[in-house]
Amino acid sequence: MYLSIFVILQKKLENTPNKTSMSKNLVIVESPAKAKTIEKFLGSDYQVMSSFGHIRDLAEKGIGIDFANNYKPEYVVSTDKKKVVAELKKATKGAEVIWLASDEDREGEAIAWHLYDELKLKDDNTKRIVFHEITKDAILNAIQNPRKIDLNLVDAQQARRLLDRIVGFELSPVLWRKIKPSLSAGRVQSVAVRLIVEREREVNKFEAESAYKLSALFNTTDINGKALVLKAALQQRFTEKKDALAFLELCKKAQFSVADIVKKPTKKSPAPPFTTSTLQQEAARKLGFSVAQTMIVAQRLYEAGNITYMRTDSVNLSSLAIGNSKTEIIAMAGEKYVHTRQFSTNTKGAQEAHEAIRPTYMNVHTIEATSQEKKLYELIWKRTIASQMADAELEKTQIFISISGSKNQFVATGEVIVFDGFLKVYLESIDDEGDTENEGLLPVLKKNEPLEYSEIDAQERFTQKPPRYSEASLVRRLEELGIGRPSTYAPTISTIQNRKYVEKGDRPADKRDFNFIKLKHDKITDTIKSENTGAEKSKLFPTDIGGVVNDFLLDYFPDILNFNFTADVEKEFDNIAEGKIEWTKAIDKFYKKFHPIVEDTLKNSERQVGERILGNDPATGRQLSVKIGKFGPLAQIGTSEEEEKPVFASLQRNQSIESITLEEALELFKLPRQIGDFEDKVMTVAVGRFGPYIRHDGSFYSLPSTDDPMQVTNERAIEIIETKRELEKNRLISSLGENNEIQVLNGRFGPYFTCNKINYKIPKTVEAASLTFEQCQELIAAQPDAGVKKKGFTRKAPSSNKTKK
DNA sequence: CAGTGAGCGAGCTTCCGCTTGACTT
Repeated sequence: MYLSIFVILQKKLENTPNKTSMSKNLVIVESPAKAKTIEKFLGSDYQVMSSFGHIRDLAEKGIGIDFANNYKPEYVVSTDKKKVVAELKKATKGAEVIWLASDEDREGEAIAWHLYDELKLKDDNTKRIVFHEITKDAILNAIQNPRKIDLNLVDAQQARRLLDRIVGFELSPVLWRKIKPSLSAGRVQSVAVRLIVEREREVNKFEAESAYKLSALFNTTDINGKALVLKAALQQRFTEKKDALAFLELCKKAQFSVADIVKKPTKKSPAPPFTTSTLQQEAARKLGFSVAQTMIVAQRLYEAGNITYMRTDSVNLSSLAIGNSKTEIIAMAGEKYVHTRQFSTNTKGAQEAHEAIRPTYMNVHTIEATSQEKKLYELIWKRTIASQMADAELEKTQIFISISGSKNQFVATGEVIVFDGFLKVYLESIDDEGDTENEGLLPVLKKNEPLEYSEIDAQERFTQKPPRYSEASLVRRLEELGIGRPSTYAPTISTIQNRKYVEKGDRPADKRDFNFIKLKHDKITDTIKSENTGAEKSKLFPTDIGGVVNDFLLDYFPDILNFNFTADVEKEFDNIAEGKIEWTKAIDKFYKKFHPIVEDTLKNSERQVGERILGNDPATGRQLSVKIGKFGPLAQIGTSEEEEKPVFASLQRNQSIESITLEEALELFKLPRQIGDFEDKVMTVAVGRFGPYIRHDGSFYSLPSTDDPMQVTNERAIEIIETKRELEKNRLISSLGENNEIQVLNGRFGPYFTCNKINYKIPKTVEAASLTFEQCQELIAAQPDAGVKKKGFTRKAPSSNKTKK
């Protein structure tokens, strides 16, 4: 028996303190991991518990606001917080002093106030404290300097909360009525969708322009007399081919010489330590993580005590962290590599309740964990260390090469690192790297030295279309606009995908021809080459629904969709926080303007289907149009007004009502298509809900994505049918148990077994064919989670208890 | 799994921002 059962040791983050006697002091923080750390600093007189974030929120049923009663909010303890609140309440009974230690920002202040209110705390023994770093000094210092709850700041949070509720819960029903049920709109998500829709249209509208780029290779020698090729580019580009040709003609007879050599020292400085958003971007670029994946891995690192809190907008490091970084850098590279810095945040609306994301202990360079955790940890370690290291010093050299008979010059550029500084450890990646060239060392040359070309070419280059957003670059853009918070970037991206406004996907490269003209040995050759260009991987594309919802909202609610809306209301929230205006007045001002537009839109706007008329069907002369139907985008020949019923066809997955052409739409009506007989039964190709398929004798056979349903031949269809039959035949490996209750099968991801309709994994170390009934039983016992749907990084699922069957 | 393209129509859907789990047949 080689089976070993892995027991997953789950980290217990529960709230019940392991003390028998009540402590005199009760400290409440937001996060259980934080509570654990702080408890160690404070000694036995203090019991530290966690609120697990907000404990109450506006009622979920209805809008949760009493409009008739000066916007009185109806707060309800969230179902998943009932237990936490009960435990906290019990703990407050025995405590002499209650310390509310939630974060020092708008949301944290509100958490403190909700606790105060819900736990019915008393003014005389409740103290509000804050600290920015989890160190003994910072915490003891906080205890020495308690204050009262800042009610103005709480009011600013209430205004934020109600505004979001009003916008979300009044706009969404408009969409249900005018477009489709279950859709949603909100201050953050709708702007995110807008960014993606507008970028897609820019891409579709984009027309590449070309110009001729000239580059030359010159024969030179290095210091030791060894042959070395010098690569240089012409400063000017030619838009016309004839000009490029004329220039090469001129080069044939020209004399080249070194006109000037310019050396310039330059510097590179390290990037600041990670915030949530920059961590998401770098993990995507360097490790290929999705935004949600980064957050899940970071959460585990945080819970294990490896890193500081992972939801932060601050680039600030504690003095302790800076000091420890310095020690590490000296040990690793020496004193001259140290350059400590305190970075400051310039992000709009940043609240800086935490430190930057950094390793808890700078002397831990790497950790033993899963490979993902290890990689992310090392990334964080390097970025933090590098941020406290010296600038890199570079020397940039440009060699200008004159051409007799022309005012133009070739320029060779080289860059050498004089002192590597922080580059020893870390270099930030950039998105969408263009053509980088002429790096590295240049030969030693003298001014006026003649040069001889070995070849010169003129290559047609095209301007690049704007890049589509990736998850991470969308987060960066939202952060720039001050929209959303570190805790919501990942959920927002999930929401707009769950609503089917946006899809993550790939696009293959297009093949493009370009002119390539070469001058060598005084001979000019003119050829056409081709390149692959514009491939996209894991980018965000708007769906038709996304486009229609966006256009509708933009039409009727331009203020909400405005990129500055959040920034503007934030100013208002700041005024509330400073006590300059009452929060209900601010909400009233907004509501009085907003609500009538909602009413008006409900009454006066048309139902939105995104209809586009493409032209007429040449066969019948009837109108051909595309629109969004109940089951997604469709093409339709004829209209419902005509006596003859319209004919419908669904659009393919990669087609969109915005860009489909008349010709492409006409193709759709050629399916279903009979392609011949097999075993005396007819074979039909069609496209269904799950993509293209072949139907034969009552069975369905999916078409691989490499096959075009319009092109599939009789022979190819038979091949597809036979491959599937073969697979089916080999699917069953063995049947186990007296009544065959367990079946070992070959699946898409390798062998697995199924029992009572639940599928179970088979460890890689076990030969599937030799599995016994008993072994399977053990595996079932070891996989209690099998069959349970894995939860992604999404917003709370619609409360399923209410609609219990 | 793979047709559909409509309104006798119940009752439902939805926001953003804090934080981590998960009652048992």
